[in-house]
Amino acid sequence: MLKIDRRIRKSQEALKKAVIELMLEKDFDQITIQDIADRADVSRRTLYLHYTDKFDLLDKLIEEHISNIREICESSDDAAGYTEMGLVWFEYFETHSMFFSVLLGSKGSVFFRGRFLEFFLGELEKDNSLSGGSDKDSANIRNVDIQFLGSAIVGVVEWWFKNGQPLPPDVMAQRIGNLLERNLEAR
Amino acid sequence: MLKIDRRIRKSQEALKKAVIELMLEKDFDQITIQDIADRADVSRRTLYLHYTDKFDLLDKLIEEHISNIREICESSDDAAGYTEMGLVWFEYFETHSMFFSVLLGSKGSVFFRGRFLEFFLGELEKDNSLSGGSDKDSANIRNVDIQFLGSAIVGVVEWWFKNGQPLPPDVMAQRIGNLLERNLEAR
DNA sequence: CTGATTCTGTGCATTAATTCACGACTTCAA
DNA sequence: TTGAAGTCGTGAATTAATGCACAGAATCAG
Repeated sequence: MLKIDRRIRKSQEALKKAVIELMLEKDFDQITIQDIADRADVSRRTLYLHYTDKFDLLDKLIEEHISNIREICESSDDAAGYTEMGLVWFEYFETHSMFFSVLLGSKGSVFFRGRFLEFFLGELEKDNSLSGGSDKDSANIRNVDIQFLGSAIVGVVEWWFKNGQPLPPDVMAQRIGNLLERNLEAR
Repeated sequence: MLKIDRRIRKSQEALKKAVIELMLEKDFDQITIQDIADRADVSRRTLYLHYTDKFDLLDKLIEEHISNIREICESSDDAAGYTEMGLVWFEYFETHSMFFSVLLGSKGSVFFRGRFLEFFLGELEKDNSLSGGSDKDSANIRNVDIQFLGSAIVGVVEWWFKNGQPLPPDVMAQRIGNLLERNLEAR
């Protein structure tokens, strides 16, 4: 854990917060660099010290969240069931609900949705409950299953945010846990 | 209106916010420079760039508020009645209620209370309804009246904050306005 | 009292952020 | 089509903030 300069952390956090807030108000295309800098209360020049453009800023923000979720998964990996795993997911989603609401709800969300799905596919890859044979056909069948479950999870998360998080994280985790167990262990 | 460097404004605002927050939690004596810097998320060194010590920080914060109120008074001075004047006061108090709650509520408030009273005495000095003669006796009588009304106002504001602002600003302004009119014009 | 610990105020070298200015590019209305 | 206004990305000089280290003062427990 290397120590990061306070100023860098504050500038980046302000910029990340700013872009999310602005995406809540208007389309990503409509947001200018100046908008972001103003909202972050930071010089326009400072943004360029950290990011090449607004796309880079959004990319890095997305990668950071994906990376956080991955770390959370790995740290709470000790023989945790699917329900427990789902709980840490949904708790993370809730903590950063502004980010996920914006990026799963708005029009420009296509890129993030893909990145999000990709993450879950990677997690499912690791799951040994889904180990088919090593021949070509059974490998593809395994891929079908992975795509099936990954899309299902992403779809549920999207639904959750688009409907204003109508159920608490623990209930969501319980239900997702049940659904995953049914599909992963009964084979 | 000279432009102040963004970094200076942010550092000072963070430090001022921090010291108020901390005074809500513990006695001013118990607060260390490190506490303030940590809460403000700023280097300890930065505090010394702007203030000589924590007392200086608190002093400047107090002076700033007094100065703000004075400016507000002057700008809305155009033939405004006592009720109108009281309204801008109480609206300001409400906007900065954390500051006033802390500094009129805590033990270490003695200094601020004095400074606050001093301000109102100055405002009352300006009031021509309170113009006695120029001889020694009537000047002293005038001072009695000023002390009387100044203490009354401060007392009411103290009461308002110690009781969690039980009445809205406009009601407070109305009542204070009535009381001042009764005492200032009926002579 | 005494030793340990924390807090304070400061010097110093380094790094980040800011302001300002500039030319190129885009947008959009006249 | 042209001109005005806004945006972008960058260079350069300046200023503010940081991290670190240190010595002296204050605080506190044994």
